[in-house]
Amino acid sequence: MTGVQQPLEGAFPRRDHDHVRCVADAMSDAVRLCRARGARLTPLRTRVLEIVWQNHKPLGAYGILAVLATEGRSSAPPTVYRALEFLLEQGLVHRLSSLNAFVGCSRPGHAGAGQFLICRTCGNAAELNDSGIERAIIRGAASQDFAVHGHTVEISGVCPDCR
Amino acid sequence: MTGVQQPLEGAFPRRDHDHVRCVADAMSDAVRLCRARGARLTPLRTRVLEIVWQNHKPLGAYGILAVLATEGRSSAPPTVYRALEFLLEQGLVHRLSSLNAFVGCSRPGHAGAGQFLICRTCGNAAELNDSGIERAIIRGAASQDFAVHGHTVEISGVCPDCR
DNA sequence: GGTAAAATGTTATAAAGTAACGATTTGGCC
DNA sequence: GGCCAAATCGTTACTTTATAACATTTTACC
Repeated sequence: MTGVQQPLEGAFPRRDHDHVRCVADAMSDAVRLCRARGARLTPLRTRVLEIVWQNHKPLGAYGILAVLATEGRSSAPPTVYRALEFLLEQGLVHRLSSLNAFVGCSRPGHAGAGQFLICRTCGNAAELNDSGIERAIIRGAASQDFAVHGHTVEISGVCPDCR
Repeated sequence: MTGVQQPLEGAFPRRDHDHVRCVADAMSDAVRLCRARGARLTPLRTRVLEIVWQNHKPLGAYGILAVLATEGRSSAPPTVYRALEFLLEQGLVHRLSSLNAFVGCSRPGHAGAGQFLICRTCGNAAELNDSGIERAIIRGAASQDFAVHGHTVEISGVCPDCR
């Protein structure tokens, strides 16, 4: 019943996956989602989202800033943090608090949710949306009479490609 | 089988619990554990551990520093961070990365483990050692062929007293 | 095309964490 | 006791991460 979840969708990004397509899909999802919500995906926000998606390694705000700086955009920390705030609200990126860094969201629109697998060798991160983990958390919390609003689950280890 | 876990031990700290005893127990556990390991629980480290245990609200390194400052100890950030590093290694405190703060460990000696319930109303945090959650995480990771080394689980919500 | 709201630019600063090195204390050994 | 090496702690300076406050520009809408 809770055997294999997300047969492909949630899989750890392989070294040889089609990343161009990966980004393109994420961007078109973002456009569609923002259009549907009437949220304004401006050029700056679009660019920040692209930068976050450049690879699957969580990227710090100052790393994003450094990329923007090479592109002639005059920018300072608030520029990036504001764009990230928007993207977080829209569920287009996630913040990994164990790394102080950001990754693209593989299931756009679901702000705050998800669990993350972080490879300590290659640095890549993958999002898991495992209902078994969700349920275990809700259940564990309930056993303490605690009402769950949200959770941060960041799992460190070694990814398939790095084993 | 995975019904109620830690009937009392892991329970969220109640407003009316005997906190003096709570701290005293934690301190004597720490002394015992360090003695057994030959680890040096110095006066400074002892004091930092006490400060972290002053209540069940996660406390930032600079908060600890502020307390030390009122006590005449000349101190700077490294003083606190080094003491915390020792306490983390010994499994006497935990770091909550979603808060950049530290809490006492309710099961001394188990460094790195555990899940945390954090009340968004009163700010208290409780440690859970739920084998169901552990298993769900290992299983979810395994489904992606990912080898787990450690995890950060921080659950935000409302505690029993605050409901 | 004028206006209010949203987004972005800019400056300054807060908060969290670490590097490097010197001084002091501690535990073991003679 | 007295000496030495290692561990601990003090101190200064700095890096990284994040936000406050306010000016300017852009956008949507009438």
